[in-house]
Amino acid sequence: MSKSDSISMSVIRRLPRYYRFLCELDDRGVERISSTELSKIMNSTASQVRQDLNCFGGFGQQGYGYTVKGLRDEIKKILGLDKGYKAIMFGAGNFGAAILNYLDFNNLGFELAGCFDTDKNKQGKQIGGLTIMEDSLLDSFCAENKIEAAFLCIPKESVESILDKLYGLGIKNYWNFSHYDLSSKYSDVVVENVHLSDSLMTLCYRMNNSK
Amino acid sequence: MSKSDSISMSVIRRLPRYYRFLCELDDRGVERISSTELSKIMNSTASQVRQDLNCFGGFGQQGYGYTVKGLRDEIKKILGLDKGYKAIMFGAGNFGAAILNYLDFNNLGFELAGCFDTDKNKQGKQIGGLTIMEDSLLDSFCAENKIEAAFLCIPKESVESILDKLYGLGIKNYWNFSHYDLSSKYSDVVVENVHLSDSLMTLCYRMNNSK
DNA sequence: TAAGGATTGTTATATAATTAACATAAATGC
DNA sequence: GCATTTATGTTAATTATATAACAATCCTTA
Repeated sequence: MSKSDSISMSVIRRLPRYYRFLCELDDRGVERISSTELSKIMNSTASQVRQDLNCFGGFGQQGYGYTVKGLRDEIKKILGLDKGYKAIMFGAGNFGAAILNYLDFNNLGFELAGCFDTDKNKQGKQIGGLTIMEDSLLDSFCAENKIEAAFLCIPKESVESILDKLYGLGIKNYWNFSHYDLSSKYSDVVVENVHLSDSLMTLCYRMNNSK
Repeated sequence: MSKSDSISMSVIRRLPRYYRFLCELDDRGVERISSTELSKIMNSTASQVRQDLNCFGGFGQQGYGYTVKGLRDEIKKILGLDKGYKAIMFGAGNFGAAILNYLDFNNLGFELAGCFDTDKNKQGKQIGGLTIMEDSLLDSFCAENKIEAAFLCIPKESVESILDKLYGLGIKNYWNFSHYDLSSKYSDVVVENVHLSDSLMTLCYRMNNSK
């Protein structure tokens, strides 16, 4: 499917942005776009746009450019956004609940099938259309629903034990908001980390060193 | 203060992680560490650790390594975490409220001084020790409190008008959770973006292309 | 349908980032 | 207090990433 087997993370991390901008262009009724125009939106160069896209195939046409719809659909397929990977949320505190309400998982490649929390006070409550379940149901639920990914919105201290459980159930893909380093424990997992505090400290640095 | 004026973003983005791990080491009572040991924790190389640190100064000692406390404090200073930059949160929906409860801003370089929302139903309510204010108070509040940064947790559609207002009040540093590209409108702003959906799409790609 | 213009895909070049090498200096142990 | 070990700071080499150049190709239009 892909031209090469080793796409760099630099390229991969740009794909969602291409996708988002192409969706916007399509919404605005734009039908075709050149690498130069796209590079302006992306804040990069026409060269980079063409290099990026050509990692996956020749989606454009000389003398014309790219069709917005066509390119958007190709990138959607490359990202796998149509796969609807079944996922669970673990941790329904402030943060987990907010994310659950905030994001449209179905358009981001996932189907959020269930939500768990160890806190007895939260169990049974509803968030984002899901009932928070107690963790004793984890095994059966994951097996029955063929869960492939977990979103971890739990405090650092509880990550290790929960990871052990989830990994034992065969879940190897994680969206991780804690500061626990999942991949150091299990090397064959796919982990996408979101470290908000790192991001904020980076802002602090940049303020501290600007002008 | 720094050895060079142009530290690459690659280096800068690693600083918060160094800082976090050094804090942990100190908590565990570890007093000294070598670049090799630190590189294992950081999942990088000893070379990179030494290169990174030497962007800012020679903090180590040959034959000994680095003192954990000392290095931690140096990085804290480099990041500016002791500055307590005054900031406001704009948007107190699910997401803004969660972040407000979730993070300890004082240890991340900021002092969260106020919280605003255009939604009349939210105004007056308390979150994370702050009273949500109506946006008519924005001007006077920012001026009186010398606000230097804003955290934007608002939907994309409302970003532009709010950005105009905040920029007009002299605020040039933003932690941005929306998909609006702030820097394309005002080139002299410092923007740190957090795009959760991009992160999730990246996870999707990696699941789609692993093994 | 033929000529000119536009824009790609791809190869070559330049820049940036990471890793390796090593000389130097401090700590440790005998 | 001397030899050995350790581990830094720094320079060199390598690898990765981004940009530039350009020939090939397709669109446009007259």
